[in-house]
Amino acid sequence: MAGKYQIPRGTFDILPEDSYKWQYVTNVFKEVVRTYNYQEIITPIFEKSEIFERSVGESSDIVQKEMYRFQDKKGREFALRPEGTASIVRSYVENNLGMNGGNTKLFYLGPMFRYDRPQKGRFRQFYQYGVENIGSDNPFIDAEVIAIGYSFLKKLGLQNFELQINSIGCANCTPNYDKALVKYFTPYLNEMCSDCNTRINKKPKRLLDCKVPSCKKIAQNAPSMLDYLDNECRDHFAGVQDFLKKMEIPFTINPKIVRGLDYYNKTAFEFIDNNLGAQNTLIGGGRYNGLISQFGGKDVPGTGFAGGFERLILSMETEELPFGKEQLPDIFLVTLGQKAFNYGNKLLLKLRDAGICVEYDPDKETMKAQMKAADRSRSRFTLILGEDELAGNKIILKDMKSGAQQFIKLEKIVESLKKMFKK
RNA sequence: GUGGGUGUAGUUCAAUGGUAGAGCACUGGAUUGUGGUUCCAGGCGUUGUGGGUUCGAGUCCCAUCAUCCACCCCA
Repeated sequence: MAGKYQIPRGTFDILPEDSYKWQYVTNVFKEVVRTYNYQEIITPIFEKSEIFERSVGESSDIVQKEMYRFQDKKGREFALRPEGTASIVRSYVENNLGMNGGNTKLFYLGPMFRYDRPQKGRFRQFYQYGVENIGSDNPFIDAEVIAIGYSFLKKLGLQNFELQINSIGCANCTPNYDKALVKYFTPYLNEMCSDCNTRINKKPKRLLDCKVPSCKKIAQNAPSMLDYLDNECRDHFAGVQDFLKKMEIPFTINPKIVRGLDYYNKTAFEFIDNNLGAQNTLIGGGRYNGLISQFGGKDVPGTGFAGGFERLILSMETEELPFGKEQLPDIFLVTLGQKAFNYGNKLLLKLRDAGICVEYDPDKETMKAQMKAADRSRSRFTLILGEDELAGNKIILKDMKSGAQQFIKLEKIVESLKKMFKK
């Protein structure tokens, strides 16, 4: 079983028995995003390392210990993308995507890479879908981006998820809040974990997120970011909530949501599925107003989200949701004898050209073996062509469910099957 | 990076330190050209890998790799 040649740790093959699920989910995502008039953008899966260092944040865990870094032959520093937004902002600036006026509305799909310890819902290569809306600071856009995520999850049939939103402020209001947090936590430091102790001076907000029970208890009564927002951020957050209410999208405010990527400000949100285990964030996103200018573009605001397909599919499986229709063959062709086999070759091509999915197994010779194969293929019908039929210029069409069979004239078979399957 | 569980046939799992087995799946057969049900037949697999203890290791010990769950982090 576990032989010499093994797939890299934390990666997985998507086998035929599962790949249709991935196809279904990506198709639904594309459909939903189309209704919001978002266009696809496809960027490379590796970039200069500094693209991620600058955007995601030098001190973030993603950059510090989770990036797949490598040098090319000329010693240039690259990294496999750990997330999608950085590349898109880079491309936005590099290609002047904002030149047409209005908002730039983009979506993307593809693999991301993080050197993490694998776990339920967490992999080293994982597949994300996401959207970015660049060009507006209007809280309506925050709400609309959230609405895309909501529409998507709903369209898949998911029920057990919850939307949590927060405002994490901006460069103007966070310093005051950080100061208040330091002041609040300092007296408790000897009761808190070592991580919290080291983080208090770098990113005091992270103490809110700590899951160590004793820390959690202390964090419960910590001052809330929402009380430290400046007027602009407060109004903006109120606006987002107002639009969400108008759109009738249910949400709860969770002041403890902290995005791990440095570029976020103002709105932060997560769609969470509590039945998922420890990795329960289905979609995470928020606003990133300073990011575009950081890449040398104009000071244009942006907002977006990303989600992982693995968790999405896990969620759907636990809710026992369907992944579209199964793809089964329309026809299994059975031939008996050399002449029928010869004719069958011609027929196969004709039927397939007509858009009909036909299965055939040239390694099975007896009627029995071919019928067995037909049964296993789960095709709806079987065509049986033997010497007798060929001589009579006809073919047998058998309904595999009812067992009923009928003769059809050979020259009419393609046409009548075409009609039958509406192709 | 840390902790705990697991690793035996394609798969799901057995095997008080003493010859490695079963269900399912798979292939063939049960007289002429019809599948699903039933019956019969067909399995030597470096017991993940490398060491060690022992007369003897799938079983005990160590290491390593992989996997699962959690911490952490996040999608």
